[in-house]
Amino acid sequence: MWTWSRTGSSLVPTEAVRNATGTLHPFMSVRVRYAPSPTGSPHVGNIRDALFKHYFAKHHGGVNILRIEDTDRTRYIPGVEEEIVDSLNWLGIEFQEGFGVGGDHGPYRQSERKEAGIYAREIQKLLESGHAYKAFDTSEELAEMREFQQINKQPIGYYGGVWRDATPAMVEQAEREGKPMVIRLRIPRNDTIVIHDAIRGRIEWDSNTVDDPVLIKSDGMPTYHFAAMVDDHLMGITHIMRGEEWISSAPKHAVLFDAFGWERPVFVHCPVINGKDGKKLSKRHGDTKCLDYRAAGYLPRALKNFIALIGWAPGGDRELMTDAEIAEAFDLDGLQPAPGVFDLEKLRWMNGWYIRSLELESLRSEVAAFVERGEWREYFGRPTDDPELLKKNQATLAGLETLALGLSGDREYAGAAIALEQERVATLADFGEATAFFFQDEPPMDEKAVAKWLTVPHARDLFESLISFLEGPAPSGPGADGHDGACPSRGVKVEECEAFIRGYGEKMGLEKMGPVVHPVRVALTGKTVGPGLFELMSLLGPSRMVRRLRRLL
RNA sequence: GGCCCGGUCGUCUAGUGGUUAGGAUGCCGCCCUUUCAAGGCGGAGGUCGCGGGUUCAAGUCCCGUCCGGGCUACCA
Repeated sequence: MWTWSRTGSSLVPTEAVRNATGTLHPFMSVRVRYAPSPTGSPHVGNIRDALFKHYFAKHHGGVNILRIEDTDRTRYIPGVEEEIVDSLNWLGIEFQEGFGVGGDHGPYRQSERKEAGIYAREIQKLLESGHAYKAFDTSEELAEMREFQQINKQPIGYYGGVWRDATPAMVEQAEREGKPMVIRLRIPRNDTIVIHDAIRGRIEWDSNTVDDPVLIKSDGMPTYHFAAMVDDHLMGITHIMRGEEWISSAPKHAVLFDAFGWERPVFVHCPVINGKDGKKLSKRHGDTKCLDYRAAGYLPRALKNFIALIGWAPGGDRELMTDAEIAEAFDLDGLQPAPGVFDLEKLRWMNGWYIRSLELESLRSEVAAFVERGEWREYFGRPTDDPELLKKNQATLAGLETLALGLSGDREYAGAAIALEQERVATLADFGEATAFFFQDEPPMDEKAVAKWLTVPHARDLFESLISFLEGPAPSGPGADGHDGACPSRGVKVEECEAFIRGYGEKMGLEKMGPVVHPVRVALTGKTVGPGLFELMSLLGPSRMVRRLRRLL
């Protein structure tokens, strides 16, 4: 049966409706909220939370709300709000309402809501109905209580010391004495508290194992328990989606909704993302900050696609999906109960796939934007204890500096170099090292490569022939890309390079071109790996090639 | 200690009583090829945490157990 109740300015379905499947009546608009607290830059776990809500709201044509939960003054870090917005914008996570967007349920920052008297007004209702009570315990008393419970192997927590059942006279006296005071929620005793989680189904607690949570702190600020639930109700939130670490607080929140006489939203406790060791994601597991992935050269669409697939699956074999496809497929039934592990290797593969799928023009602008943003300087320049990683980072850094220089010079040439390496990179940062040789007058030579291919008997003759071919009459005018720094009038086409190499091989009576191709590649690039030789030669152009060949003679 | 959640290849996962337990990544091999990639093909990798049931039949249902994780703040 579909019945409705009006709460605030939003329609909320009744308990019976929501408990059944966690799905909503088609007329009911989904409203979810992403509510970070500005205590640190968003990490991948936070952002995954935001992403799920983004897709869920999008799937149902609902509303995603951004709310800042800054009720903990001691942990507030200035500037983090900007990083939150930056992260969200980078990934293209949209909000139809909230902080920085506006809407009818503001303000959307909890400290401002506190100033507006919202929590004071709401707590008054609970005090009057007897669902909340004032407690004057000192922190020393509370510590003592816990110690006692510990020793006596009792459940630890505030189950109502003297204050839960204090007489009005006691309370009055404590207030007169100006004792520090908190307001706690009165959890009913000898009862069973049941919630219906959309992923796990029914979860129940003996109410005697649920302690009385603080609702208002002694500094007058609301706790998360209070502020988040009050705001969720006032903002008409239909689904409380959050990490599974909140399950143990859920009975408190359920009781709070009941105490107000409010309809309970659907609880959706999403699986979290863990590190390789199965523990909460932390610095030990590598990069946790969302924006680190931008600095490291990952594409937002790859990160989104990858992260969406941890803890959620569309069913079947689909993996590579566009944003629209994910939104289309995203629903509660695809959510997994078990936590997932962040696998960087798979992210790298997926990022490479998205880089390869980029049109040439977007590829060039993505790389240029990445290089110009310059976040990689700080990222790859970070100190590390791992000597191998340090070496890798330094190489990446050097390559990127070279690319940056190249990009600031002949942009078209740089763009062509980037295009030639598209298939060989996993991240945007990889383009630095991959394309460096295009911009270096004398690219560093790999020792092994030199030992193997520059010592062949025909090397000298090969290079001399190449030089005379390049300095000889132009077979066809400007090269493939019309570029040749020193001799703008003369380039070489890809086919001409191929013809020369093959011709030389045939002269030697070779079947396979390896003995010709490899020495030339090493001479020109210093490496044994890279793009197709003929393409690379054409791009380099005669004068660059001649210069590089001459130094070897 | 108490309460709660979880458990399918290393990792992400498909799977809702009958499948040779499928896909992806990573790893190995082959093909393609001027190298490296990419791509194509193939392989190794799972006693579905374990033990009991229920059933003709269990990864799928029930019970127990083990292991892992979370919470146990005037933090979120």
